[in-house]
Amino acid sequence: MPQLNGGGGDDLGANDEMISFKDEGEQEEKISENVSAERDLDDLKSSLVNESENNSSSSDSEQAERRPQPRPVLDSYEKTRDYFSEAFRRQQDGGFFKGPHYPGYPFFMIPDLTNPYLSNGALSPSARTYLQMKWPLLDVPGAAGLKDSRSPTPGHLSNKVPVVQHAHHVHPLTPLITYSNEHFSPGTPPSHLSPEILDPKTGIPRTPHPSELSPYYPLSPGAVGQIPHPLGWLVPQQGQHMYSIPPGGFRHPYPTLAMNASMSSLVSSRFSPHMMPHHPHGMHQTGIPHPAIVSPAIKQEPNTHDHMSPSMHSKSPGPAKKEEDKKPHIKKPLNAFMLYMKEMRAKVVAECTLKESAAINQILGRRWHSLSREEQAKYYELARKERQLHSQLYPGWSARDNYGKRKKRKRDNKPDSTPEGKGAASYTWLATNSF
DNA sequence: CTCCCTTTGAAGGGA
DNA sequence: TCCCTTCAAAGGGAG
Repeated sequence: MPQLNGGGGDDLGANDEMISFKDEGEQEEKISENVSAERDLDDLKSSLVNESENNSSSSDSEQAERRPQPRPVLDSYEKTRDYFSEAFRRQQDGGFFKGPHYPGYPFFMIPDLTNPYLSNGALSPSARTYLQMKWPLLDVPGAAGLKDSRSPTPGHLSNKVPVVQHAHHVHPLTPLITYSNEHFSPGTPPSHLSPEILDPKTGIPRTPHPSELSPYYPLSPGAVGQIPHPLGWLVPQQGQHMYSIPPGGFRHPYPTLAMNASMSSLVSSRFSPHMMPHHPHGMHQTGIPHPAIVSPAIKQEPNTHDHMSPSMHSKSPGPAKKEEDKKPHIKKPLNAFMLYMKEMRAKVVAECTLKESAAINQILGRRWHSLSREEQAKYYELARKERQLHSQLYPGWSARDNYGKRKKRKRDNKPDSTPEGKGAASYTWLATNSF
């Protein structure tokens, strides 16, 4: 990842990400120059898929801010800072995501009709393959000519199915609420921008189910407990924790920390029951574990193989194994995209009627790229704070600690990879055979 | 039951 | 410094 310390400092700690983001946009522009006629059809079709994915929308001004032109980094950072400061201010006012104060924070998006980046509808080849398999009626064209995962599209797809968004409101799902204390206040998307969700199977627009409504709405803490929470390690809804919580109860794994104000704010909203006297869910008051901690006994990671380090995986019973059992598994902090996925997954699932995470993640990946800088910056900031908090909670922890604790995964996206891998063939066959 | 798939980003290690 | 690998989440699919 290109490093460009362009003066952003570590205010957001996302310089590099932003840079990479910009590069992608430039790449898009380049590719868009080679747009072929056949791609019109391709895009038209893929736009159908997008309609089901892109629930979205945004104001014209917001659209204008979308990635077409790399903007000064500082500019976006300042805007982002404004977001956070505003979010924090409103949070202090006692409001949780109060109103649509942030038109620039639409998590619902439609393809930008003028922007080569957003307009492309960009289905990655594998996504096309998979989506085509999943939704044959969409007739997702092949990825011919697509080198980039985001195929360019002429910015004239005004023939897209009109995206009509219902005015919707508070969604029970309020992801990232765990970060609400000082992070962002997403605001409510303009009411006229509610997407008319396209049934991915039939291609027929359908009225959004209540569960498909935007999760980015004000939500009082008391309401949190009533609904599932995608980011809800804080919300003890069945299995919905940012990190797994031992079912048998909660230990108090946190070392005593000296935290600055910002950290304590974050921690108070997430980790410290002592600082959270009003937890609405009757969470065990004696200790909420850091979500990154997973008891080995109930570790959700399949761990039956001997990929663990010798110290962590001993076949001979004994003190070593006991130690291992006692040693909590500290997970990696989530990165920006993971946070985004956690937040958006439920919505995408609802819209697409898909549940396969592989497919959902492909969609989310595309949406991630379609986010504006400001929108992504929020997640980068969250991730940065997450890492910061993580490092404070576990000073000695290293990502290396978790190496080998998970089944080794082959990571070859090589085009010549044989379609041996079960679903791999399904996901990538077309992509690998299209060029 | 276990692993794979898929996504992006962070981090570690080797060259 | 660059490149590669692993892991983080998620849940259906497949063996």
